[in-house]
Amino acid sequence: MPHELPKAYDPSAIEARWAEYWVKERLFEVPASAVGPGRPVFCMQLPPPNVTGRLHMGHMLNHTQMDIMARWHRMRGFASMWLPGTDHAGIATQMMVERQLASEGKQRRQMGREAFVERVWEWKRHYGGAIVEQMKRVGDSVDWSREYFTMDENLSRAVREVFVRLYEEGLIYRGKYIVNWCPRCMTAISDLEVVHEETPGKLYEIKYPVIGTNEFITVATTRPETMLGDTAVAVNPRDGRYTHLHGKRVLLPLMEREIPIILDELAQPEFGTGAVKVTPAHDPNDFQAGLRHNLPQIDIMDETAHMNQNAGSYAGLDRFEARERVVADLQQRGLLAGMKDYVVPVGKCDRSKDIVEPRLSTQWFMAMTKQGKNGEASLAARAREVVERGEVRFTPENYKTIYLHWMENIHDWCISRQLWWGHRIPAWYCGEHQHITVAREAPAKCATCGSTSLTQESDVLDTWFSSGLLPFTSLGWPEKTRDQEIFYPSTLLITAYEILFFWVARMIMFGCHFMRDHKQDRSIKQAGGFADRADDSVPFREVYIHALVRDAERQKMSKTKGNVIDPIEIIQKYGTDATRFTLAAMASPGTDIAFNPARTEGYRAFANKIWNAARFIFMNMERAPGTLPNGVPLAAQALEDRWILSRLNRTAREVNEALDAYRFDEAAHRVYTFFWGDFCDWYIELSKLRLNAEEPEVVQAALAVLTTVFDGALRMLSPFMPFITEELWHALYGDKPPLKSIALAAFPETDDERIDERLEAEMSVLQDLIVSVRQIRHDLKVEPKVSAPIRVFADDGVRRLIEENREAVERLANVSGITFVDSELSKVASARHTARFDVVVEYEKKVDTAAERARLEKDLAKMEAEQANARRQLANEQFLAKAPEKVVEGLRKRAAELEVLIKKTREALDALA
RNA sequence: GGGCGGUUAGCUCAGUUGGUUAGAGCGCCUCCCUUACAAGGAGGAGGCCGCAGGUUCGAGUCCUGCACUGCCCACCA
Repeated sequence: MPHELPKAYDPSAIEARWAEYWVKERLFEVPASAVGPGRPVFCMQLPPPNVTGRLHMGHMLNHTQMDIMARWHRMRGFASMWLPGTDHAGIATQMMVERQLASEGKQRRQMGREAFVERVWEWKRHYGGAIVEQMKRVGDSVDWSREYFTMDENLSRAVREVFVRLYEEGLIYRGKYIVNWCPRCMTAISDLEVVHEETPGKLYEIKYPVIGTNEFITVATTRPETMLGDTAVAVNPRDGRYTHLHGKRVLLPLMEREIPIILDELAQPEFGTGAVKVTPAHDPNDFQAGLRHNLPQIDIMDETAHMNQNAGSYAGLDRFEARERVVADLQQRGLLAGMKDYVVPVGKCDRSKDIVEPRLSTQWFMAMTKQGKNGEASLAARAREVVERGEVRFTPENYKTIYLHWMENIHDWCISRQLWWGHRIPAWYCGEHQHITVAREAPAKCATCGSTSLTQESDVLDTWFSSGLLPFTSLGWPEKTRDQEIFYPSTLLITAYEILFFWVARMIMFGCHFMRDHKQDRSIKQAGGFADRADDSVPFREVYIHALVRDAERQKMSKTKGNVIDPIEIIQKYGTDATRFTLAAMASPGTDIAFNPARTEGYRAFANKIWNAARFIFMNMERAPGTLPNGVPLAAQALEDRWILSRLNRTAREVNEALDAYRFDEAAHRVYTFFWGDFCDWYIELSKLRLNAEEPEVVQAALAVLTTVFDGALRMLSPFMPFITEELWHALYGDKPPLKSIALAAFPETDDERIDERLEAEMSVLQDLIVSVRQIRHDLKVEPKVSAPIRVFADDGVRRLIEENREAVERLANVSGITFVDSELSKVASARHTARFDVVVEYEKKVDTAAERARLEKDLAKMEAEQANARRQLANEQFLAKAPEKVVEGLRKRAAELEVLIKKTREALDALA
């Protein structure tokens, strides 16, 4: 027996309890042994959140979509494995702990590396679980038994394995190049971590005196302070203006250093004066030019972007102070030829927002476009090819182009970071010669010279290096495990566009490389099939890129703008289910989500609607003890029973189709309109007729269908709203449910036999009649408490239908008796006519003639316009010849309908006069 | 500099391969506390589908141009 429910639904009263229950009962764990030929597999990798993270709206959307997918597949009989973990997030975590230290007046350098790293671990143990707890709270149905942390010992070992192998294959190398340097984070960062911004600045023109002449050569720069490190001036060999200066030297102002004029394509004649200063240690293009001409590289800055001894009298100045001083000094010497406003593209560090300094430094790189030793395709080429071939598919499709374009223009990846928190690079240098030994574990002696005095590389790896490996390292790699045979490649990855290159692209590169000989166990069916995809090295078959969640004004959420919406607050206010439903319903592909809490409020109302439907059903179950939703026979049910079953099956089919196409919005919309519209507005209202009957068997029969449909509706809603459906499903079975959780129950089957087009058409005639009567009553201002008789004209079929459902019409339209007449009712004021029936409400009150006339005239105008259009088309031979039969037939039918309706409307207008 | 997307009701968005009457939620107006639900019920108003051309029997949907708008990528001074 269901228990008594409070009148209003209070999510906070039930959610935490179920969240805990799901974890405690280990309902979503999928050991390899639970998978077999009879149990198809669906698998997803969670984009691991940073351990420092807190759940934000982006996560909430991502997790909602993944959870819907995981739960939907699970309920359809798949071994649905969603693999969770957290990321150690190198810079983010290190900075967070450093801030904490600063508040204690401590610094990491004073502590030393070992103590600092220990301190970070301590932090991780204390606070690192916050986001995991949040995931549990929002009901993510992940397999917690498989939870990883990217710095777990086994994952760290896998990282070293990968590094050593790639190094041995020549795909990882160490070298001195210009890298993106963040002076605030004091580490190199990758191209991807640099955000480009166009900033108003100045273009300075500086005169360099040409030695042995009275001439000056003028160069243009946006960064005058770097001139202190110039080692040449370049002009284009084709540039006639400078032919006479070929081979000459200039005296670098302020530094009074002689530097050559070189001929190089670096200088473009069209730009500025056509001459360009060359600073090999501070600009990537100049660096390349420097190599071509064997120029010295003079590094004038330290790691904090302050000038060093190489900058002469400017040493010690910050780079921007130095700029001002250099410009002032040049001006004083009369060497500043010009200074104009200029839009400068500056690169900023993604994390610290400090301006990135191109800096010459020795770093570790991963080769993206280099072929293997035996001529194998490069990492980038393989990663491109599998996407081109459709082995990995993107939704929305346009991300394929974006991905390919990026892959085609990729540069080598700087993977070393000057941090302490992270996977330390497994390379050792010998004290004597600085030979490099790369090894899985600390070597005893130098591989080259045998020296035993070894120091490990102090740099750690870019965080994305280890997360790029997760698709296989989280499944036990480098050991060959059963897990890999079953779950690699995973079925689907749902993630944000933001990390398409950071993470998705890298996973594809690593996967295709390290899993190239992998074979998935094809005796186990995979969700989606993928029979056409033969390549099992890819990390996943499908990638769904979700939208960006913005605020209600479509602004990107950011801490600085202060417009961040905290999902936890929304959840506390409206409940998790309503929050999830909002995000699902708004997730239409290709558009960002403007998150508006007003929408969530609406879905809280929806949850309340479900709750109250349950209260109604439970109340009636108490009158017929022992009733359980045991399914109902197909035949021998009332019209509305067969109708609602048809609608349920149709809706289940539509939801399946929508989710198959990742149309979360469509799916959510379908279940919403089914539950609120079909089930509550119509079916429950109709069922009251029989529920109020005297005969127990009538009540029983009605209740059987009602509970069965409700049970199905709950199961269909469950992936979207797991909490309320769990609560009500348990209650429906008197807290003795057939399974531990609705999450383990079956998603409603799509039974085409129960989809009955004719029945639905008949029902819609009844619905039309009921709505028409309600309209008339409203127009006539009939008191709501007064029921009034109606007169109906209809053909025999419709008439019989109405007669058979007389009570339904009477109840839902507040009618006190139906009289059938044998002639059209068009001449009666206030009558409504449709193609299937005319109806009049008998009521003594006067019709508002003016309003009625206005309404009829408006209808008439609209119909006449439509009729004119239909006639024109039907008279057009081209149309008749070329349009499909279905369309022509439909238009003919409509035209006939219009003719009748227009005639009736005209007569009604005449009658009014 | 390259690329991608958006423009449909007051607001936020749907609208499948072109096909008969362009939809939803919120908001708005009218009526109703009818014993599941006022977080509710019933009824209603509201749209030259950004602009201009073109293709087609037929265009919100395809093509071209324009306008506005957003995003991403980019080692050129």
